[in-house]
Amino acid sequence: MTKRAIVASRRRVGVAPGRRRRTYHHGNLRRALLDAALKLVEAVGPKGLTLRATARLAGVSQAAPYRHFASKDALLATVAEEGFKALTRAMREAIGPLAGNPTAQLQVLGVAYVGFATSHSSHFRVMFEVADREAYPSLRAAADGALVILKGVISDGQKAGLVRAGDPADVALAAWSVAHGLSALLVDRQLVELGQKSADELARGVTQHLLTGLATSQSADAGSLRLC
Amino acid sequence: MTKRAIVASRRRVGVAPGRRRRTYHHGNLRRALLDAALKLVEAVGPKGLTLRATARLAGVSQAAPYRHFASKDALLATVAEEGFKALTRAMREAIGPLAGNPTAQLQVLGVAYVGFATSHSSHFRVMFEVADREAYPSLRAAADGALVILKGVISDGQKAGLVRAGDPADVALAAWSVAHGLSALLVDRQLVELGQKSADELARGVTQHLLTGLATSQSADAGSLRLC
DNA sequence: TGTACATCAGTGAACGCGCGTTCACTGATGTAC
DNA sequence: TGTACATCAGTGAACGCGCGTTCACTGATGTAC
Repeated sequence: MTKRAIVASRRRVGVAPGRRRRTYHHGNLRRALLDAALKLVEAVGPKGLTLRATARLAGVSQAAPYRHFASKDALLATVAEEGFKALTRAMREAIGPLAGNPTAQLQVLGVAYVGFATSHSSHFRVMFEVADREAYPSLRAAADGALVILKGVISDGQKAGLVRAGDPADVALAAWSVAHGLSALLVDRQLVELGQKSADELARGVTQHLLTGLATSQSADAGSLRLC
Repeated sequence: MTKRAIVASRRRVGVAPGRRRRTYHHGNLRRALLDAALKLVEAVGPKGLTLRATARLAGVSQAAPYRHFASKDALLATVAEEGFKALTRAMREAIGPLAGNPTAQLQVLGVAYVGFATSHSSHFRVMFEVADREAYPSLRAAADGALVILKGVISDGQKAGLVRAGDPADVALAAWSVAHGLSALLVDRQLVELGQKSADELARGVTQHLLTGLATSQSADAGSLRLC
């Protein structure tokens, strides 16, 4: 292939028209691929995502991603890991202002979880669809981060006598189930008939019901109801 | 191709060895394809399922399924529909013996839901992954069936003063979220660390927490705790 | 400051593969007479 | 009861396609001297 032909072909393939790269190197292709993957999941779902389409959307050749990710699975695992880190951050930020009030913290955690799921639905869907989490230790660690926060708040609540006693893991499972269930139903669009309410309102209502169940009689009338 | 060659080739392709069909016609290929699809989902997940593999597992040629299903999606929609019908049946059977006791009914509904999800995980996964439910009206109807039962029990509970007042749909959403969340977490194997408990135990514990939240003070001490 | 050169981050082409679906066909079945 | 024939439910081959991944390559970058 002549030099002329190569240049012409590059022009043909191009990047997004009008945004042709000025340099041969991309600059931050790793980041661009992750973003492209998220956009694709949004458009066609996790099972419709292909590595070739991701490269295409990022404006590079189909082989380019292999400079940054060992395989398609590795790309997805990275997306999932970033998702868990963002979720953990969101949860941490939600409970920050409420230090010392575990009951309120528990509710905002639920709301934060559902909020993350609906506003980052591509992340959320990938997070729970990575085939083999054990193959990616840093993903595994990131996923644990969120659970650690939840368990901490619950055990704080128990120490303060505001949350039912019992294995924190059991109580955490109940809390996690509500938040995860509502999130999954919303993200999978199973709830079209409840359309008029915002995800936030739904989350507040649903977690409220659970919280009342988790509260001790001491806190039931005071703490848990304050937020609504 | 000569007749001899055709016969030889058919013998080569065969059905499962030793189980070669006696007749040219299968008998109940539709059923066999649905069962094969479930087995495949069990083995490789919904996104790994292919129509060709389904046909292979059922022992017929790759074109045969088209005598019974218009497309791969139609096959999956039928699997999902059967799943929703089985779930509805399980829910109906669970609440039957407890007629007149809506609080207990609410709990067994949650346990039945989680039980269905874990013991029919292939069905469950397909049920919530069919791309366009609206394209299959009978699937849509089957999916509504389960929700109708749940709403009925809730409104019974409200009439009897045993469940918090409010839009039954809101309360149903809370109940559905817990059951669905726990189911999704179990089916996606997010709960390896809680391994020693059975799905049943988990379901009872988790729904119990929610129920206490949904109960009125009238029922809180009596009805809802009786089952555990 | 200039330059040789190692390394990095892309490229286009190719590999082999399995997929969903369609087609013309044929063996099996059941029904009207 | 026997038979002609329409219909049903399979078959094997083929179509076109896009996929994940590998390869030898080359332009760009940065660093040692």
